[in-house]
Amino acid sequence: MPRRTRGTLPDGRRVPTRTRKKRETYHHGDLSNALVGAAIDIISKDEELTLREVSRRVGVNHRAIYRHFADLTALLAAVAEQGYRNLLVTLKEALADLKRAPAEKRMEALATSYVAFALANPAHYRIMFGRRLNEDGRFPILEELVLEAFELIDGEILAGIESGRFVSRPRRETVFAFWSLAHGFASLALVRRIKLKPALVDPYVRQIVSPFVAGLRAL
Amino acid sequence: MPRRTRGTLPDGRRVPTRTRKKRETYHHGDLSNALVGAAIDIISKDEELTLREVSRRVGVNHRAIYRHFADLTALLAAVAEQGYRNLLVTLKEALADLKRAPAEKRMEALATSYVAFALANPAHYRIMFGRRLNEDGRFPILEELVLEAFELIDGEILAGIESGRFVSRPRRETVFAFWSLAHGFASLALVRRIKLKPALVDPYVRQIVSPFVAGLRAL
DNA sequence: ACCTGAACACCGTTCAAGT
DNA sequence: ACCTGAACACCGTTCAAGT
Repeated sequence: MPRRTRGTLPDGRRVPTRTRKKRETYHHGDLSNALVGAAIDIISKDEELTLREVSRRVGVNHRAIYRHFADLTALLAAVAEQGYRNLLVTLKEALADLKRAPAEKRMEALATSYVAFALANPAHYRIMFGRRLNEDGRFPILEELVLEAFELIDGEILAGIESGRFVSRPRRETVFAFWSLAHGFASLALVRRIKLKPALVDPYVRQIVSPFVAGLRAL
Repeated sequence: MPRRTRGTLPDGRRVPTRTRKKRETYHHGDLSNALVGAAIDIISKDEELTLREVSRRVGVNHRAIYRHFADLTALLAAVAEQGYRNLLVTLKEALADLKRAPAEKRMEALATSYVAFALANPAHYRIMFGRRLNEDGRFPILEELVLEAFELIDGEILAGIESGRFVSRPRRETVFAFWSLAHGFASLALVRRIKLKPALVDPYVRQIVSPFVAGLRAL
């Protein structure tokens, strides 16, 4: 059997989808976003993220990616960037649901929503925190977004101190302690060092966070 | 210039090391350990760990590895196993230096030595905690060693409760909280989300752990 | 029994063209 | 300007032999 001409069905008709997709991409000039979207789609299905697979999904030659991303790391950085934005939205929503709640409750909500995000987006979370993508300083946006998350946590701790619920402590260390706790729990759960029944994640996280929050109150 | 025959120096003499190494391996039948050792050597220099590079270092054909390890994951599991053993030794030594110290000090020592181990062996630590190597249950030894570490921490917390220094709490959750804190801090430091001056790591870790330990004391 | 060589199906990336 | 095809230097893994 002779090899089919590219883009042709066995009966001779043209393959429609690929070509149309490609056209669209050219048209709205949104190949960059399409590539990031395809990449996130791939990892959300826990499939292997490669440049070649991304290009296949979008329907372009794998070399076309280099027009928009210098290399694989640059694409991963764009994926991570989107992940940080999503995480920030998640955390802010969790806090918005708890207006006027005491500082302890708000810290708990930060922790539970943080862990829930990681468990709901395991591959995405791993790209965000697994490797150092900004090693050579090419993606300062990543640092900025991480800083924004840092400041979100810091703001809650400061509010707790100002309201008299938390004892004053070195803030930087306290933020990192909280973050270490949430990140450590999330990543241990992701590699199944901690085994969790999905329905019981939130109470478990609250139990985990409680000695820490108790420590913020204590002398 | 014609390509040299394999194993021959420019002046025609035979290359000694490779061949000798190979012979030795055959002799004491220790290829398996030699491979793991070479793998650890590679990652300790932060070079890329591949089956082919490991085989090159040991001086065998890359196919020879499959005689001892089913696949790359099996070799990584052996590397991780050695890592867990080293970590356990480190933690036990830290505790041995603190006989009769109060529970708070011993918890602090566990945390500082844990983080120090991760920072001193970054690539090794990443293999131990980065991916789920035992996904298909082929390497139960990994679970056993992790359990041993769990029980080490658990023993300290129990001792703290029995000595009256810590308030009684659900132990499993408390162990995982402590572990999350240490692991989270270590891995955030490894990806440089937390930036540390090497000399100040221990005091920093103690600051991080202190609200948690305070919480173990508090009601 | 143990090791090897050639081959396969993938990668990311580079070079040199095509339109 | 933007996309492509062929090629390169790597992988891990499989197959079929070699001693």
